[in-house]
Amino acid sequence: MISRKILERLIQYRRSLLALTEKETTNIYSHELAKISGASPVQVRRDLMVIGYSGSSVKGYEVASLLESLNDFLDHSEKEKVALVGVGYVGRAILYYIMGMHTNLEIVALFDIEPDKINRVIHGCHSYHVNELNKVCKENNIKIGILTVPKNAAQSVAEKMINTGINGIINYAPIELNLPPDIIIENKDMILSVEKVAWLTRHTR
Amino acid sequence: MISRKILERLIQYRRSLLALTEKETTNIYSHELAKISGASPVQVRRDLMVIGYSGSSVKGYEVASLLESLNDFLDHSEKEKVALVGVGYVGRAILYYIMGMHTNLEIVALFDIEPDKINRVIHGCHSYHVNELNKVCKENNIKIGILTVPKNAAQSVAEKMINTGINGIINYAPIELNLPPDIIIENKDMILSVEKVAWLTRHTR
DNA sequence: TCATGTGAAGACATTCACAGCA
DNA sequence: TGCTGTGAATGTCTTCACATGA
Repeated sequence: MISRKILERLIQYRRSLLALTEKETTNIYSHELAKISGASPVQVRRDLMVIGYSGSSVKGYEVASLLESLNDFLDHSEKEKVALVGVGYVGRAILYYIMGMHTNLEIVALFDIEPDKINRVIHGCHSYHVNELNKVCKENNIKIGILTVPKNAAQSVAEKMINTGINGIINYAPIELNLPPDIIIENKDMILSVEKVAWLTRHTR
Repeated sequence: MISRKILERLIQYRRSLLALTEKETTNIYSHELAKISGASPVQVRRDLMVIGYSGSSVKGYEVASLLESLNDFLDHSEKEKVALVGVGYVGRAILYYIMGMHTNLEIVALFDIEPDKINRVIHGCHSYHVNELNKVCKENNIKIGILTVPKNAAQSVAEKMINTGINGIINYAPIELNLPPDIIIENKDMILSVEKVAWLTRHTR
């Protein structure tokens, strides 16, 4: 099994390369890819070893074929269906980002409990009441959910999500979810990062 | 210097404990604090060693005094002034989160370039044109900036930010910023996390 | 007995340094 | 010469295991 860190970088490389194809760059050296991806050249080379891709010492890596290898490894052929629960600012932000980028992600349905946020179409995506979560997720075989509800609803909604068969949750609520260990959880605390950076700027140099 | 990981957990402990004070819990064991903070018991004990806090083997840690030690270490007495550049969904989400939580963060000013988003008061916070970034940040001695502008504006706005004296940036644009090494950068890519979780759910077990 | 504090080990990640290649 | 690929070294994080204490 590959580590989360390497996985993260591989996804980042893919994205960097995708941007390059528009500029018609055909070849790239490890130090260049490193620069635009926020990694070190050695990291790039080691990461590409992991997916079994080899470059040439003269021309570095071929953008097109490397991209293909990355797409293969990251299964970028099949669309990944995603449910988004909580149609607030964060939810909408993610929705718009995903719509505006080349990803294999597809937000299939939105959920909320506020009357004025359900049974609507937002950016091409239909919103349902949370009560329909189970039905819609099972029908569409959705395995990934993004949780952008208020803190005090997060735990119970998360439980509802995994009852539908969802086994990966991206959690934006600033609270630790208590779920079975086989569920993949990624916590994205928006405030904690700011506090962290604030501390670091005060205590660096 | 303390590591980012430990720092992150310390902030998390502080938050967990704060929630406990409302329930009038006075003592807590490392395994309990670990559970509600998403860490392991040993991590808790080691992290608290770092800040020089000691508990008792009978009653564990005293919530109140531990909280005090954490506040001390994390400088939670002084407010940290923050600028938020980009009044879109992400920006508003962060603004609302910060207003609704007990933090030492204070968003002092908002910036954008859209006419309908400037010279307004949003959730008690005034919004300015980005042209005023330098003036406002210097006047208020702002050192931290949250960057929530579209991808293609991110690099140039980030440069403007550091010219004002800001030396810590939380970047939500899905692009690697190219800034001097003494600037603290925290990248918060909202899409990458989803791609990562999607891959992990497909390849786990 | 049960929890803390911590040396030591283990696991993981990054970087160094250089062989090999065109 | 300047790059890739990689063994070895280093650094960092986590966990183990247990002495200590009430």
